[in-house]
Amino acid sequence: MTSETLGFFEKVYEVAKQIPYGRVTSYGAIAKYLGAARSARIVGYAMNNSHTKEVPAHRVVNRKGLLTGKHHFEGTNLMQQLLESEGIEVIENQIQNFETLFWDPSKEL
DNA sequence: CACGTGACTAAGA
DNA sequence: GTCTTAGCCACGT
Repeated sequence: MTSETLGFFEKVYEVAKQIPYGRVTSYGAIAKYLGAARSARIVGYAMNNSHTKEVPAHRVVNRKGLLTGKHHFEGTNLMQQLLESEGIEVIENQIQNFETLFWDPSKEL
């Protein structure tokens, strides 16, 4: 792929799009897969523009399985609703059974 | 070119 | 166990 012409953001989007249905991952996991484990913040930063792409940003949460970015979605509970519609149990902005639903691109991809 | 920003993470108190 | 601090780095201005 012409990934070298793509910025870091584009790479993040490519990975995020590959997140399986009903699964979730963390910013750090994506960053690690991209070879920039210390750029977890940049991944989150990229998701800030994810609204311009067809990226399932609701499947990307922080390392604790907390929906830290829900405020960036429309409304107040859209992110949680999207996750629940995929069979993911979310309580108080926190994903239940996070370890089980966790999808590590470095291992699965 | 330099500064500020942030949807993170790990470590310390 | 919860809160605070510091390090981190790509991107926009």
